[in-house]
Amino acid sequence: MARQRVTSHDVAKLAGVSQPTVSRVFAPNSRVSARLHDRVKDAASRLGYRPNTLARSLTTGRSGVIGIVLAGLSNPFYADALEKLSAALQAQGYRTLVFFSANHAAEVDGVVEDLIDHQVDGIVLASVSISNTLTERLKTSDLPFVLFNRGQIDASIPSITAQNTLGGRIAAHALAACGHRRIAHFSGWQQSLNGQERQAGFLQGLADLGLQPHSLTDCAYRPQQAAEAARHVFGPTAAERAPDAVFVGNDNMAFAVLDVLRYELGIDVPGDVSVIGFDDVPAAASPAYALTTVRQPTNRMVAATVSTLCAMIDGTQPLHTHIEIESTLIQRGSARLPKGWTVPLFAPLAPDLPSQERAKIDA
Amino acid sequence: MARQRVTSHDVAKLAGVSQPTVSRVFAPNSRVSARLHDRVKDAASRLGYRPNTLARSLTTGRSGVIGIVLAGLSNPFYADALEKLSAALQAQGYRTLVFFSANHAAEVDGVVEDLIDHQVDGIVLASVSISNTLTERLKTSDLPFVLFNRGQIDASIPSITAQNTLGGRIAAHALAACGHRRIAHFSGWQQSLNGQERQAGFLQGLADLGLQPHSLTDCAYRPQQAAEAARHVFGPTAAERAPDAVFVGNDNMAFAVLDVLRYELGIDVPGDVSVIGFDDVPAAASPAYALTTVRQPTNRMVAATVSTLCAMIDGTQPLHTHIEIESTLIQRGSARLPKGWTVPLFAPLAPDLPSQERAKIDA
DNA sequence: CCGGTTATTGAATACGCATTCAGCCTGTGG
DNA sequence: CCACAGGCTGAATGCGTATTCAATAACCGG
Repeated sequence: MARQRVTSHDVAKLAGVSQPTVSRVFAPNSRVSARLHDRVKDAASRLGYRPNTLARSLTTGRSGVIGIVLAGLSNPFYADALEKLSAALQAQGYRTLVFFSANHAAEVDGVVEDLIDHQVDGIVLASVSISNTLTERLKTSDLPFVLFNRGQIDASIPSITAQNTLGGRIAAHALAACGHRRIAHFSGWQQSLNGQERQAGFLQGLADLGLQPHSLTDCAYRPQQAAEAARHVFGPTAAERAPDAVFVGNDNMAFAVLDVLRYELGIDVPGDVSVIGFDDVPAAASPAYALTTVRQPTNRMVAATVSTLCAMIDGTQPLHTHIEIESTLIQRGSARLPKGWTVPLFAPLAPDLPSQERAKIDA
Repeated sequence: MARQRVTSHDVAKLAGVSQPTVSRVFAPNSRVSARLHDRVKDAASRLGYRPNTLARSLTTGRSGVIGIVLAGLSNPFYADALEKLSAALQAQGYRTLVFFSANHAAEVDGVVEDLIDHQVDGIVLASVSISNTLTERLKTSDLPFVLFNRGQIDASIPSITAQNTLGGRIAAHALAACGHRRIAHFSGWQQSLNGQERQAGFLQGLADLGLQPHSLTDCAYRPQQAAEAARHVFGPTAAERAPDAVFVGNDNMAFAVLDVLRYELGIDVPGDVSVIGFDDVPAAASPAYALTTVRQPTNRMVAATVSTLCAMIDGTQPLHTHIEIESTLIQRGSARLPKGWTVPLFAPLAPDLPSQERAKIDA
């Protein structure tokens, strides 16, 4: 391998200077006389020299790369988020090392260890399981990291999410405003705080209006499970007792539900049944789905994630450990909302459930 | 930064051995007595030692990371491909540094330089512009790289694609078999070989049957442009002269076309018009689209990419420089194919157009 | 024209690990 | 009991760059 043969020494020799001088020419905040600067630059370009990032990282202790770990890209929300995260980090001068990891705590732990071995300057954990031991390790290793779209009970862990609880509450009010009274919830993974909060908000919203949920089904963010739930709850055997509306834990599952409702069961949406999702993925805007949904503002979540992470890397303690970005309802065609209906102003929610309550849910 | 303080020296001191012994314990093919091995392992785990990948890479010259550069993830085909590529590379012991780069040659060049600076062991270029200078640089730098889903005239550059030409030809035959005679093509980017080949195959297929295309529109793989083309070609002003079928350069654009046809123009698909796409993205299987399309087998393309790249890294010259993975037609509901219709056996195509022809197209 | 700053520059060293090489120990056959 | 082969181990060194630190050169006002 004759690759990358030319080093700062070679350039130094050709330019008739010392190696540190070459190093300084390529470092941002170093003063070198204009004469030597030019000579070095000239020699460097003649030799095709480029600094070896690895060697630089070894001495500086900063690698300039951020690790991103996510469960997968089958949910377009994460494809979008990854692209935007990567772009935002690139704009800050960081490169991104991307790992995919199944939602098992053990595997995530291994991946994070691997990331640490690579001396990443920071980590973004996007919606994956995170074990307590890992949390501890991360906290004590003082390696900057932030949870993206993944809440955490421990308030000292920086995380960026949408207003999940509020979003669930909005969905409940919206479906009730359609005139529905038998409202089901195909929830996100109930082992994740996101899923818990959306469901809790949904129940809260129903309770605001003195309603009970028709049913709650944990679909674990898996479209297949959501489709199955739809067949079960709306299928012929359910008939009389079927709900007339459903709030689905995310858009990706909602698409599967719509497919089953419309094309397997012949149910008219929104004529017979209203459906509301969560995320506002690009496909939700397609007239083929026209999904009414609660938007997670990806851009703002990404911006908050990057700025939080950068602040941590720079040693600045982030002002807020947990940031919730505003959730809003996007009205489209899958829920028969009255013309001109708007989300009511809610009395502010208690910022947190009692901690024992939380601990119970978490366990 | 107290992070990653513990080095092999620390472990060596605690275990009462030399630093090289520690290094050997963590190297795969080194002989160390069982006694010292255990003592070192014990000391390492007590200190929480993990080898510094950067330092290791610096001495060995191999970083164990592969760079992947792609244009974006808005086309689910690439989201899927990225996830699978990353998984396959991870299985081979590689990590993935992911870059997004606009389809401008200059930006791609910069990104690749950046990748080289990071001492990546190989590069996967996924469907992005690649300048001639970059090609030369890559070839002379003897850094292993392969083009994924991106053909190249220069046969000495390893690339993995689907059978684009054949796929286009199949699409033409299929639409003709539906009884259509006024068949349009909303093509992929005609500056890319993929787009050129699909179109060339399409024209070839029509020519097989003595047909002429209704029209050819370069939509550059952008759904918005495809939607615009659909409005233009099928819109009210076109009326009489509108086509009765269209082959779209990829699924992502085909979805946009279907949306316009069905929901803007009220055209029945496949009743009035048949549509065939290319890729077989997951959403194509959704009944909301039920898109008949030419499948690019992502799994096989990924496998071929990874094995080619690994062979190059190991110094083995890959057997084939250009690999074309089989394309097949997936029949669904967007084209009214006769029951039981199957793709005819074609006389084998000339493997390549005459080189002048190619050069002309490329220019 | 000189003492004292300040701006540049080069020599030396460190970063953390892998590898070459020489020395050691053990074991074996003669 | 000796010579020798072979397996382990440690001292030394290198990977390519950044960062002290001391030395030199340039520069300023007095």
